[in-house]
Amino acid sequence: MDNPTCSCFLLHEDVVEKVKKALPDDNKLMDLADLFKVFGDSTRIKILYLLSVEEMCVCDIANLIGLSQSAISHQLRVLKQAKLVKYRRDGKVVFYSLDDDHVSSIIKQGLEHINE
Amino acid sequence: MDNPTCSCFLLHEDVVEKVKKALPDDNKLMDLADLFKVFGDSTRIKILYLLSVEEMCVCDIANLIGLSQSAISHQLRVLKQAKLVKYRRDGKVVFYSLDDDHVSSIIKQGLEHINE
DNA sequence: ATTACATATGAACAGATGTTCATATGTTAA
DNA sequence: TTAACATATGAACATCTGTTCATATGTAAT
Repeated sequence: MDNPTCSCFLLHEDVVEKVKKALPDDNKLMDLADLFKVFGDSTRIKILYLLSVEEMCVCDIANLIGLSQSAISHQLRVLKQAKLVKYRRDGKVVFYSLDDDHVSSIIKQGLEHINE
Repeated sequence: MDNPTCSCFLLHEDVVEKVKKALPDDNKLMDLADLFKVFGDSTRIKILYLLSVEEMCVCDIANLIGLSQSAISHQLRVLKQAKLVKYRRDGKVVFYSLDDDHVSSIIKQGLEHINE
């Protein structure tokens, strides 16, 4: 057997070969999963949705969502690292906004799937 | 203060009111997060990508990805529950395929974001 | 400088998640 | 019916994740 972790035999070698060729390399798929992981939390999805309407500061986001400033800040950090949001500072206040057109578009596709 | 979990004050009430109106209700956003949660795992993303090329049986998927038959079966269950894949039985073998056009389209959008 | 406030960050803890292992179910062939 | 095999499922376990709490940083005003 090829793989010790797999308890079954290869059934359709031709299909597997064909699909294997069409598959992006592992790292790319890991990155892709990591991207969607960021979308896969209700707090972050809310933040992204809010920001698709208008830029907002941390404080207002926290109030609107009903979580602590700290929790929101932590999540904004995740969103920032994923390059989904950007920010600008205005005095003491930091305003966040979407960094990418894909964000709205991905959310939209997701909603279409939900609404079926 | 409105919310005991928020340690900061409302800064821009007008913006918050506007955004609050534009926001879908909580349940919908939860569902949306749950949907993306399904995409947010490398094993499941791989499975979805495989199936976007061609329908495959559990055994071949397990061999191709290099995980146990059990692990793949568990994940296919998750994908099934999210209505992202469907299956047909042919004798002992069960073939899975994508259930929805949105799947490929969401993955495509994600990849575009990655490739920037 | 000191105070006030908006935001960021580290540690810790509880709950969620993915894999494995063992085993059950379903189908075919002998 | 029995054996063989493809798939499904439940329990257990280790890891990952999101929130809170406490505190640090950054900025403006007094």
